[in-house]
Amino acid sequence: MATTERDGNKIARHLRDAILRLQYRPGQNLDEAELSEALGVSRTPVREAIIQLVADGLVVRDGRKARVSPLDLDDVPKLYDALMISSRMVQRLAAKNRTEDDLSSIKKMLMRFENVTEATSGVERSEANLEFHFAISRAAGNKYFQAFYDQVLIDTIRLARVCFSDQLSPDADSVSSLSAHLEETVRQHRLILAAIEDADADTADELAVLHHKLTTERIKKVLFSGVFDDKQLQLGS
Amino acid sequence: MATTERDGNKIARHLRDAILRLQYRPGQNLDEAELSEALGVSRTPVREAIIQLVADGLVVRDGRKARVSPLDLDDVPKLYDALMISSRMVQRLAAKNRTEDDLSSIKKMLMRFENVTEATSGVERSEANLEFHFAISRAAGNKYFQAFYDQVLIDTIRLARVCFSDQLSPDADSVSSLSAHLEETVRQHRLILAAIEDADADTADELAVLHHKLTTERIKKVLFSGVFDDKQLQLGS
DNA sequence: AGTATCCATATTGTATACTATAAAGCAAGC
DNA sequence: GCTTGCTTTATAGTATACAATATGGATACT
Repeated sequence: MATTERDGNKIARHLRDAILRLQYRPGQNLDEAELSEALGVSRTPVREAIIQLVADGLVVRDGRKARVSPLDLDDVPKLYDALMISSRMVQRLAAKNRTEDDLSSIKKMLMRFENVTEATSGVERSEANLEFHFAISRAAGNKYFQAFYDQVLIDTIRLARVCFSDQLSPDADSVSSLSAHLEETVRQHRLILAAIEDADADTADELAVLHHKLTTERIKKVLFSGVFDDKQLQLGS
Repeated sequence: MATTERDGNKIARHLRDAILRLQYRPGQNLDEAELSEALGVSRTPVREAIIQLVADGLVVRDGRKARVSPLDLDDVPKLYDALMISSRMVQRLAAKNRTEDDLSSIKKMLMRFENVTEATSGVERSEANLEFHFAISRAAGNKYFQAFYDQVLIDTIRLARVCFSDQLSPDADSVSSLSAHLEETVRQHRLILAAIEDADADTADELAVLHHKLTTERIKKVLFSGVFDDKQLQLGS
């Protein structure tokens, strides 16, 4: 898991980041020799990094070859099912089990997210967002739920990035909708932190449902916002 | 995960099995050179296998060294929390999503378990039991829940084996209690299969709760069955 | 005598050379 | 002309040699 082993080795971390940032696109073939040359190391550490990433689910083996794991459209509903359950469980547990250290870690990540909200790239924003939720995941204090949730979070972010990177040049409309979205995200993050701080598991649970809804609605909006609206064209008559 | 990648490489599978069978005890140091000699290969594949197992959670890194991951007593309640949730979710999903292939796979594993119920070693029995639940896990058709559940199942089995291997020579009483336990296990397995076959998610869910109870009660019985009972000794008077 | 530092050694991490295997292309036969 | 099998080539898998680092023991100094 991304957070279980706070990197371990440099090269695996680099590859993981590159994959999460879509610098290596889903489905792309990973050539060991090529990577080792690009990163200035021999094939051995590259191989070992790839093995780790396979276990993390970011890379799949396809015969002998290794490819960045594709985001299968069939898996999207399954991902959101898993997000719903895992986020509810983790936020519930976090409310019950969080230590003072956990709280300060969550607060720190919340502030970091708020600070990068304006004027930074989408990648930085989603990275900070991810760290906020990772912090909550750790606070749950249960490695099984943590591994589950972290995996789901990672794929959620990857999916989101694929969706948003495909809207080539965001128009004024989507920019304004983005700022509304970010405002609501920040608001919910604060409520989640408060619930966890108050050890209010039921509220933390309910907020997970709301946050899930926010996430999925946002994705839906992007996926179904074609350039044609209903009125502009009349086909076939 | 154990089931995600139907082994991948021989050496990792061997190590995984050995760890699950407690041939390598939790906490034991894993020396690369020693293992490579024992298995008749060079260090490279051994290293790669170890990396996989670290990702699977069966091995932990401790500085540079690799050790079979210890079963921390603090984690036991967390494990059973995770088992409760994951088994309920997976059996629910399996009832909804199972294909005909899934059903026949589950049936096959159920029969295999029933066939090894008598007259075989505990290791074989728990292996067959594990495969039955893995089959259900696959039937759920959601890789996130599957990975979650598989991980929990693996640690459940490891924990059970540690507990049962520590009762040196089972007496007549625990043998008869074992056969009663196995009978109930078989009965519940049949009911679970039936619920999944009938696409009855609610029943599958309830049966998961019952099965969880059966598992934890069994462990409790072993852990708290000291050789002294209440009446035999009177201390301090 | 106890502690600290340094050196020796054991073990992991990395590089490279070599081997095996799978995929692609070409040729031959059907 | 298409299919099938063989050969070639590229790439993954393995072995081994080498480098770096951590650990334990011994010696010297306080």
